[in-house]
Amino acid sequence: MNNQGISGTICAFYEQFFDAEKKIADFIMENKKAVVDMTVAELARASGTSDATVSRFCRRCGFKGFQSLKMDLAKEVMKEERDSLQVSNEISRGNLSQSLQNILANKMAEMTGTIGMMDTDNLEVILNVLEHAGIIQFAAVGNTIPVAMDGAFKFNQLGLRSVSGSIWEAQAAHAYNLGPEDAVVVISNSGTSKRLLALVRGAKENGAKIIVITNNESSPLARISDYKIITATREKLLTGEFWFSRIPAMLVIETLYLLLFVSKKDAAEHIRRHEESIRPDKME
Amino acid sequence: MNNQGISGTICAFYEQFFDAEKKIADFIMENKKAVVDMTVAELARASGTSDATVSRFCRRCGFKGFQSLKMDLAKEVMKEERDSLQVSNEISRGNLSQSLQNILANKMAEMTGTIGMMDTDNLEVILNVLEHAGIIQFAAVGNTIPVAMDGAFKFNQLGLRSVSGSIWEAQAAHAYNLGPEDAVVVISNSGTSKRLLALVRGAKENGAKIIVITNNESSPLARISDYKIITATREKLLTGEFWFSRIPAMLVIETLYLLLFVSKKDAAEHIRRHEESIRPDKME
DNA sequence: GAGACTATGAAATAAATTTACGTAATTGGA
DNA sequence: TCCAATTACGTAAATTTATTTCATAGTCTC
Repeated sequence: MNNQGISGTICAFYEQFFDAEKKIADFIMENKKAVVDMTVAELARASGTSDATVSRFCRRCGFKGFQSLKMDLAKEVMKEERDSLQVSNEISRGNLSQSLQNILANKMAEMTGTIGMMDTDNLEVILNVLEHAGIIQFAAVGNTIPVAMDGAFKFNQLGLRSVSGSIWEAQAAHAYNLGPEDAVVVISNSGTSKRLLALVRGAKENGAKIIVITNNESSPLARISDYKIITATREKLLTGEFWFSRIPAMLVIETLYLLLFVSKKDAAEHIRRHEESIRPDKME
Repeated sequence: MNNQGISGTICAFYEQFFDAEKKIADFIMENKKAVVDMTVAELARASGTSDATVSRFCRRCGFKGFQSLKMDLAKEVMKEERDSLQVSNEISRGNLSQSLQNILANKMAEMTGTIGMMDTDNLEVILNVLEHAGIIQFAAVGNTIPVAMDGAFKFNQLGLRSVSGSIWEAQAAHAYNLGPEDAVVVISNSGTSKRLLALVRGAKENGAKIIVITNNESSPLARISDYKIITATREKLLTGEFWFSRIPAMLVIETLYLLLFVSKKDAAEHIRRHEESIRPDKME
C-alpha cells in the first residue's frame, strides 16, 4: 500500500511505465486538481486510455485502487496549497479571500501563543483558587468589560459564584468588600489601568487573591497580582498601531471554564438547570 | 455545493440534523482519518445507520455525494496533520498539558471552520451595508450580550455609529426606531431566541437591514435575516452537551472590524482619538 | 384513536470500478 | 519471411459501490 505521495511515486516509476500508463501519469501531473473530481472513465477518456489501464495504473503505483489514489491526490493538492500560502499581515478589501486567510493565521498564532505560554503548575494553582473561592469577581475597564462579563456568565453557569459589572465605581465598591476567601480575576491587555490598579489594591488589602489576565508580563497589574496568565495578543503587529483583540483573553476564560467543568462534579447539573431556565425564550 | 471543511459544515448544520444523521456526524468527527478509507456501507455500519442515510447525509451537507465528502475529508485530515492539530476531545485535570493542546486544537478548528465557511461575495455585500449604515445596532440576549457589546465598542472606535445594550426591552425599543438606512447585527448561536426574533421583526418592518451571526444556518433568525454569517461552534461536540463558546462569533466581529478598518479612510484617526481619550487612566 | 406526516432502513436501481478475456502488435527464433 | 510466444491494451462482463425508491414504524395533530 502506497503512503508517500503520488507525485513521488509517479516520478520514481515513470520510466517503468508502459506508454498508456505514461499518458495517465502525465495527465495526472498536469491536472491534479481536476483529477480529484474525476471518475475512472473520465480520467481514461481525458488521458486517451481506457478504464482498465487506469485501474491497473493505480495498482501498479501501489494503491489499493482508484479511490485510494484519489484520496492521496486530494491530500497532496491540499498540501501544495498550504505550502504556497504565505502568511502575511496584508489585509485589504481587494483580495478578501487572502485577507481572511491572513486574519485567520494571525488569530491562530495568538491562540497558539497564549496556550503555549501557560505553565501547567501555575494553572493548577489558579484552578484550585477558583474552585475554592467564596466569590469570584471579574474586573475590567473599557472595551475589555465584555470579556469580564462573559467570565462571570460562564462561571455562574458552573455553579461558581461570580460577579462583574460595567460601572467601575460599582466594581471597585464590590472589590473592597471581598475577603481572604475570595478571588478577583482582572483582565487588562496593557495591565496599566490606574482604576483597575486601585480596585486590585483594595481587594488585596482585604486579603483576596488576585489573578490577572494580561498581555504585559511586567506591567503594574501583573506585578501586584498573586497569579498571572499572559496572553499573546498581536494586533499591534497586525495593524501596526493598536490593541483590540479580545480573543486571547476570551480563550483564557474558556480554557479555565472547560477545565473547571471537567473537575467540578455538579457542573453539568448546574448547566442543565441554566439551560432549562432559558428554554422558554427558544423556539421549537 | 460545499467548498470548505466538513468540520465547519457539520458544526454549523448539526442542530438541523436528524438523529441518524447526528450519529454519522459524530462518527465522522471522531474518526476522520478512518472514514477516508471507508465505503458508504462501511460508514453506515460503523455509525449504526444505513446506506441511504449516509448518502442523504452527504447531500444535506452540501456535497455532490459520498465521494465528494470523502475528498473534502481527506483534505481536512491533511490540513490538520500539517498543523499537527490532532483534534481530541479529551479534557481532564489529570493531564493539563495535553488538555490544553486539545482545547487549542478545538478552538483552532472552530476558527478555521468559521473563516472557511465565509463566502467572499456575501462578505463584500455585508461590509458595504455596514460601511453605509446610518446606525448599527448589535443585538443579543443572555450570555452572548458581551459579544454584541464588544461589537459596538469596536465599531464606534472605527467611526461607525453603533449601539448595544444588555436590557432586551431597551434593545427592542431602539430597534423599533431604526429606519431603512440602518442595520442590525444579531448574534445568536442557536438562532431561535423568541425575543431576538421579535426585535428583528420590528426592525425589518421599518426597513432596516438584518445581518445575523449564528451557528444554525436554517434557524428562524437565519431565515428572516437579509444576510448571514455562519459560525462553526463545536462545544456541543466538545462536552457532548452545551454550547458556550463565544470565540467564533467574536472572530467574526474582529474580522469585520479589521476589514472595515483597512477600507475606511478616517478609521485610524478615530482610533487614535479614542486611545487619546482613555490615556489618562493609563500609567507610565 | 384515526389520520397525516416524516425519519429511516431494506431493497431495487444506477453508477463506478475491477477483472476476465480477446486482440493486435512486437519480438525472437527457425 | 513466417510462426509461436509474449505482452500491452481495450472491450465488455462481473463485481463492487453509491443512490433512489418505497414501505414501515414512529411521532405529532386534531
